[in-house]
Amino acid sequence: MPGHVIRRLNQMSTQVFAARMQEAGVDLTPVQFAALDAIRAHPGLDQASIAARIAYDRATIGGVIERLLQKGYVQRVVSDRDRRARVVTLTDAGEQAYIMILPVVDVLQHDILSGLTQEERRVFLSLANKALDR
Amino acid sequence: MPGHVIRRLNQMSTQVFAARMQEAGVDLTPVQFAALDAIRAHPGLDQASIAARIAYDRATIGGVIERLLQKGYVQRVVSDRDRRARVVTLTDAGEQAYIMILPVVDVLQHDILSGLTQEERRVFLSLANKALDR
DNA sequence: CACAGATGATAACTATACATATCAATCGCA
DNA sequence: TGCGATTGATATGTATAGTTATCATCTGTG
Repeated sequence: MPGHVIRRLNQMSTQVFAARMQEAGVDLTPVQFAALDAIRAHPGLDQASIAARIAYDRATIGGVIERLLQKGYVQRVVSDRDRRARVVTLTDAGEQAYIMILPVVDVLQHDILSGLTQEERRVFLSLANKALDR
Repeated sequence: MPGHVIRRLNQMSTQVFAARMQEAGVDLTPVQFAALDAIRAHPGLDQASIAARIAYDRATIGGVIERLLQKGYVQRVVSDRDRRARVVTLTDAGEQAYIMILPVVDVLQHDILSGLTQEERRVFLSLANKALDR
């Protein structure tokens, strides 16, 4: 059952992420890191654009950014061009946290598929991406 | 990034499930169906055993079964052998709903990986299962 | 330029998902 | 057999994840 297998992969992936972050003494969830990464790559993006970029719901991202804000990792300012929009950028603390965590995340991303060989991992990711193109 | 790809697959899988259930006029989430399936296959199992069988947290399953109870699909009775445990079984309505939904779920499970060929799907599931064995 | 419709954000609500704490009941071992 | 450890379930709290409704603001068309 594809759905069940995918759910369990996601569950495992989330747990690996949480465990490694805890070991590293960092309080960040997978979604929070994805958002941090997107904000860093595209500073000054509004929340809706960040959500679209990492394939999340706008309403969900609102809460995620709220928590990043509380941790002091990002700033949220009303946009000059559109007063409905809130423009988000990394703070110095956010930048430092990102730099510190990045190597941990890189290792962890590899370890999620540690049951597979290099070649199998490549095939798996290739097929997963193909399935997602739908 | 494996974690991100897996998350998006899960997201897609969940959305396909929700859409098909809605089309079929049924109010069941993926987790609720998984629980219904497990309860049907193993009638009289307690909640903790159900949770273990489909790889969920005990606390989560409590809520899931609570919702199945409200929909009239399952019954929950205190066990004869262990008064801490609640034994769960399908009601007639639950059995009928299961029979009705099963073909829809079968089609849907196939469609989740509709971007892949038969052979690719086989390889993908094989690799996913191998990764999960870890 | 007015205004209908679109868009950004938030709020409220439902449903996972898991950790932790608590309570009740059972079990195992000394 | 007594009691500490374990186990089943629930409650509480946090974090996603998405829907729908609402409000503020913007934009395009007439």
